[in-house]
Amino acid sequence: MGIKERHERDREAVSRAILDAARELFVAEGFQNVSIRKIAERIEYSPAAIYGYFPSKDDIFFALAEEGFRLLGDPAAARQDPQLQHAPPIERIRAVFWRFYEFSREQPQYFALMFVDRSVPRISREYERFAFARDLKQHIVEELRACITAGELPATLDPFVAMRALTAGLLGVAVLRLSERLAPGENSDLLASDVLNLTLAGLRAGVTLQSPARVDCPLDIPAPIADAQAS
Amino acid sequence: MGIKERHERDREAVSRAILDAARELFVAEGFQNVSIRKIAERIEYSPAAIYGYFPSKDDIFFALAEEGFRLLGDPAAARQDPQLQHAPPIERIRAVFWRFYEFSREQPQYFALMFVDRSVPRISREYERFAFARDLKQHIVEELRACITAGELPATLDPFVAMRALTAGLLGVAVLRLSERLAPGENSDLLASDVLNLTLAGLRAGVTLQSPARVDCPLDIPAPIADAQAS
DNA sequence: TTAATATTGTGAACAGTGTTCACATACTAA
DNA sequence: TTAGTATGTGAACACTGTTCACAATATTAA
Repeated sequence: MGIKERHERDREAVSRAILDAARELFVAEGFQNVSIRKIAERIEYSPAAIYGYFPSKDDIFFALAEEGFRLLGDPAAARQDPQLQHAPPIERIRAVFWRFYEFSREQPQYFALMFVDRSVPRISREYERFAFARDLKQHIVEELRACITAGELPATLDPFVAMRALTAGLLGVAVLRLSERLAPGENSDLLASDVLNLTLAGLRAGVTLQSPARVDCPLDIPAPIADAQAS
Repeated sequence: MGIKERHERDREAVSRAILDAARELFVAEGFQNVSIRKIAERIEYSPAAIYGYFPSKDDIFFALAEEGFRLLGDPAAARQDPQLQHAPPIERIRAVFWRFYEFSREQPQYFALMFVDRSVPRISREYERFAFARDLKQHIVEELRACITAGELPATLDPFVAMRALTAGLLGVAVLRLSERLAPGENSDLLASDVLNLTLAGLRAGVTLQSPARVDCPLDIPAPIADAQAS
């Protein structure tokens, strides 16, 4: 009965080769500029063969996005081991969001497709289905809750809103950098650090926030926003 | 000698028709999904005719981006007239950045191509050449300087860094909304308001920032970031 | 061992893309 | 009337993502 297993291994190997080739080509030339024919050529298969493994070019993208969340999540978990284990909760929050920004530098392609891109519609639609994305969000909210109970952030603060605010700030810096909207002299690392400190200071200041707490991960799928489809 | 002028008017009219058709199609179907053939069909010209007015599809995009800055800038200037004229400087800052966020809702396509998109390489490269972008930045820095002299923001604050921090925060919220990364129950308007208040509170708190002040709009063109080309 | 049966990869093609170019047509200036 | 100059066109080039009938191969059943 080893034949079936060998078959599965072979399929897995070809599938892996497609993903590796696609990732390397995406990183080197960008998603839009990589054709199925180029991927096929690199793995020395015919273009049609790829459709035996992935239903469309978007699904290759999709599989890579899942890998991206794995890449972002794993080192974040590994980072809990060293001295940061017993660091004050606020420092762990700082580390988590700094890691988020660093990831946008180290893996700009993964970052773009995970958090910015709208060019692959299905990713936007099924975003909440990414288990890794949910887990990451949940983890950060827990850490923020720890900050509140430790007295490092005001008790009136909604940890979910705090998470979103920090995400928005660093996402903004990452987008400014990735879309090359910063002037030549500007240092995005310093800006990211400033935004992180600034937002944390704002959170500590105890400003009255409007965003209501929300139950995480509802079951109903949202309707697509009609006017938000461009470029 | 009215013939030459009529010629110019005719050219202008066709050029306008191309831009109008392109804008409407981009808004309705997205830049990627709009072909030169579709634009040509709508204005009842041959696809090749368009190349007599714009050297490439990217340049149509480019022309629309310039219009976008005009759209964003003009109402901001007009808003200075009413009661906001004599409002405290900090309220004018709030209005400017709220307008920035509102623009991302009202004109998601323009916003995306102006501040997010990397799919049209030349825009990133020539970004600093947009006079409107420069003027807008300059205007905001001046308003922030007014806040500092009015004592509403600490004197130690670099207005340029403050501008970037506010931009990053609201850009982040806009991207979260536009890329549909928010869960169904979340209200991006409230989040934007929170981020705005939070960042202003952070700025008031007088956190020591690292980003150095920089001379605006240097003359040398930056080298393209090699690894930042995707999707 | 032989015959029937899935798997799997292929070449060719379809419908679409951005772009180019020789050519015809229409208008202007001499 | 003629020469010259814009300007729009049809056809084509080199691509794209995707589909499909077909062939080759490997597995199973007789």
